[in-house]
Amino acid sequence: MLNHFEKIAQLVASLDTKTQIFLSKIEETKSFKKGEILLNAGSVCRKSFHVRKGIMRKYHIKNGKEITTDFFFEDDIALAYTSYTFQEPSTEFIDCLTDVKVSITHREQWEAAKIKFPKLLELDLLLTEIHAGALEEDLLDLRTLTATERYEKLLAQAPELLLHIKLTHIASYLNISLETLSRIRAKF
Amino acid sequence: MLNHFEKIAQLVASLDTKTQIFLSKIEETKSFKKGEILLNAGSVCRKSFHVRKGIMRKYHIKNGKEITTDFFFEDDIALAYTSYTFQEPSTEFIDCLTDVKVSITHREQWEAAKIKFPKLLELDLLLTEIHAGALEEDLLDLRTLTATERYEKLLAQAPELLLHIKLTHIASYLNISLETLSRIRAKF
DNA sequence: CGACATATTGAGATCCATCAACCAATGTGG
DNA sequence: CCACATTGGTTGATGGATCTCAATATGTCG
Repeated sequence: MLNHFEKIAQLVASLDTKTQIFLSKIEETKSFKKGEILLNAGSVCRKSFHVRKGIMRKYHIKNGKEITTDFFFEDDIALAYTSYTFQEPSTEFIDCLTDVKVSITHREQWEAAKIKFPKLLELDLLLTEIHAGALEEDLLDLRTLTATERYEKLLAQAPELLLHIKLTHIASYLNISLETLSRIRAKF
Repeated sequence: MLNHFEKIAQLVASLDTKTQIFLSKIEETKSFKKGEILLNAGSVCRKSFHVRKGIMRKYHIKNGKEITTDFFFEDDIALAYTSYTFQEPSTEFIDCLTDVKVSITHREQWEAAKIKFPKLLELDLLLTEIHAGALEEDLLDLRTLTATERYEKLLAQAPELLLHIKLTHIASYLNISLETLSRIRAKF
């Protein structure tokens, strides 16, 4: 059984040269400074950001408080899923936690590419399936695990994340207050 | 802007007759009694159940306790998403809350149909996108709403659900204990 | 009418958020 | 290069939302 990463790699590898060239032509590489906001709540997410270097973050603001919903590292694709897919105003922000370099592809062009190269439709489906699978897991975790267990799971599955991201963001990602997270960590 | 239901309807309507006939040929209609389990945790979900009549439910069992993750009414398609998509052993059960009539399509045949009729690939993508969108919303609700607010939202968005499903299941769906839900309802 | 499933109500315990004070590290302007 | 502001994290005290356990009530159906 292939894991998800391998499945994507396999599908990407199976794209013919024409497709790959086309894709590289419609993307544009840009750099941003730490702290810059690449998507604001209220505006429609019309681009995907393929992270080449650095770390980005996606978050809501609810009652003046930030709720981090995702981190994006090298090779991840950052976008506000619902807004991008249904072209609705985003309820989320995307910003840079470090200086970043990203390859930007406009949704229109990606949609056009999908029609021209049907293999990309399969890729799109696969990526969406994996996204949905991850969401289901997150949802179950939130329903069944305690704050401590959620932290332990993150620690086990993505220890590198804890090295690069400040506790404030990790706490909000885990749906725990900063103080509680600090106490959880204190007891190792 | 079309809502999700309209988008699906539109896409389905755009399928040509051949495709529709093919689809109807690979599905098989069956009836089940209230209480029957159509998918057990541990087995791989190889079929989708298009509900024609009745109500079905999807749930986990965690520490001996049921956690309801979805209800399926007329016209809904019931399946254990992750298991179905990645053909892994399911962590979820699907059972019948009433006597039901369902149209069953085997995943293999659906996959074959997608290859034969590329329009179905688009339909599959659309359904997956909508599923992912719903999961993102659920996740945010769970993170930001109180028990009372989650109940109120359900009441506003799916009042009919409350008429047909017992509180025990609704409580577990909302991630609230039965007792707390009962108290929430007591204060109208 | 019993008998079993389902829902309500009460009392206490628990997890975790909030508020506030404090600390450590880093940066900055004079 | 010092004084102090800023940022990020820790620690303590308290309270609230919600769970758990247990008793009681209200079905519902053979």
